[in-house]
Amino acid sequence: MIRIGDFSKLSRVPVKTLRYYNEVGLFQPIEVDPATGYRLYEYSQLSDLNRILALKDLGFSLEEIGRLLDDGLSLEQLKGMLKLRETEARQRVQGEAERLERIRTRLKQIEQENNMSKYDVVIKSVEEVMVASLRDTVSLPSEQGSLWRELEGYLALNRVRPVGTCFTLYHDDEYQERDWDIEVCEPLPEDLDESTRVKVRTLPAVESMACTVHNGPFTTIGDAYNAVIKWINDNGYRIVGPSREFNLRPAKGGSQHDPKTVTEIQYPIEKM
Amino acid sequence: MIRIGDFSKLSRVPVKTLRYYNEVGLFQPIEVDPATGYRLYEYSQLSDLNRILALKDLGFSLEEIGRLLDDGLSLEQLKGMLKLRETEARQRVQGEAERLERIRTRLKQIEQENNMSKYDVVIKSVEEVMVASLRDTVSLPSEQGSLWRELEGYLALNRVRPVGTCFTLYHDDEYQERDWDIEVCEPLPEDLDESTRVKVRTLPAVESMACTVHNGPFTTIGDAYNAVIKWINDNGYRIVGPSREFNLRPAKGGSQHDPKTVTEIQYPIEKM
DNA sequence: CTTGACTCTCCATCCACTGGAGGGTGTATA
DNA sequence: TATACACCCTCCAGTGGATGGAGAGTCAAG
Repeated sequence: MIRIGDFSKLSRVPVKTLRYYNEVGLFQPIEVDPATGYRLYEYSQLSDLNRILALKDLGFSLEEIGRLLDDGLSLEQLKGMLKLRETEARQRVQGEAERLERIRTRLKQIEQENNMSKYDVVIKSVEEVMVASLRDTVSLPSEQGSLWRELEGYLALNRVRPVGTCFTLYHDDEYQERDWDIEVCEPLPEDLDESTRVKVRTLPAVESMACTVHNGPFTTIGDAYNAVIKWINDNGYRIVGPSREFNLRPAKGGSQHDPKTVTEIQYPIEKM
Repeated sequence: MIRIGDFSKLSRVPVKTLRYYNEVGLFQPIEVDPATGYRLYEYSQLSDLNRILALKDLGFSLEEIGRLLDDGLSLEQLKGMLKLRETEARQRVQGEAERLERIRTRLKQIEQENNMSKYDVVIKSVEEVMVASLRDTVSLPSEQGSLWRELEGYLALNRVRPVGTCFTLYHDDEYQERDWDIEVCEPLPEDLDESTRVKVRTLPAVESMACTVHNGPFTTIGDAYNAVIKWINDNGYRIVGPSREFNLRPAKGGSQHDPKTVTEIQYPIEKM
């Protein structure tokens, strides 16, 4: 029988941790001296502790390990739990690899341009959303006002109060000189009859949206688009659908040249 | 100006988190209503929050982000910090990938053998250690008793009290029928004169040791060796030096057939 | 005036330890 | 025998980055 310090040296597990495992009931010393409270271990317990460390390495929490060792659980159960861990670990590997790439991209960007971009791109997921929408071709994005007036008119007629932030979908893959295929969308709280021009549809949820926010008038919004598209390419992603443009400020009808305009741009992306 | 709930929806950051960021001084609402305490945000703050989220994604802690945003720090400093993050991220990717492989190996093992191995292998690092050692060829490992007696005799003669657990190095790469090249080692607290037979040397620290513990007499220790060697191969590692065998129990001179014998086996390994 | 959604503060909880204070124990040396 | 010093004990607090809940106040629609 040996004391905690020696057992700690042999197992290379800190004394504090051994005491903690004792406290939470995961791993008990074979004996506790009733007079001094000293914990006494047996050499043969080393393999028990090794089992705990091995399970911990496989991704189990201390509580799971405790249950796992107490209930002599079936191999099938163990297999199921391991499969779960495997999925988790696989996702972590992928997530960490992508994060690493983002760090490297950022480093490269700083080295090349010698400054930090005005635009920070973040990946977010968005839920599905039911919208009333109106799709048409306009000569320029700035000419979408009439589409908005038409859509709002129809909604007012049907006594629907929209919910959430309205946005524009840009269906063209590339920059256009003219004739933009755009779709103005207004989120709906409930279903609604369609008209020949106004459609109701549910945009599916999107796992990964590359998002950025543009502060300033529409005239300079191209910078934001360039930044997010560059980011997407640099980080090894691919655009997999139409972009969304949320006009957050000012409220509908405000001037497009208001310098306090705030616009969010979202691109659905996938890892290449 | 919008309230916290709306700002939360726009930014897809939970209300609780926004309040928490406020509390820790990372991200303040533009105004707090003095009467109600309601936090009020501006749309234009979205890009500030995005910067925080982007930095968080790059691996910075909230505290670092706070300092980073407050002190307009130089690009050089930022680059240095990012390089650190990069190293960290790379190590995490590698570590997680290895863990994933260990999980998969374990799953495969369970499927093939339909039970859990008696031996749990864990990877540990060991520090460098100065030892007095005696290397020789013996017909069988069980015949190393004479080497131990010779080594202990020399140490006693020089009035050195050994410190730590003594162990045996096995220098052969493969299983031998006879003529084992082994080295018995006794850790030293301080330097010591050598003799023609007894050498003093410092074993370097080893990053990764595959360790397992065998409970039972020496006659069955082969099982433990087989288990750890199989584990090393299955998990894509490679043996990069002599194995160490620690006789933990009984104390020197005990019977090799004592069923309560406890032995630790260590193999220095590297990822292939 | 009521309902229900929203907001506030304050406190507790999570995980797996880690650090430290304050006090007792065991052993080798002066 | 005294003392130094390593070792051990318990108890409490803290880590990071939130998250959950209680209890109370606020606001807008019907």
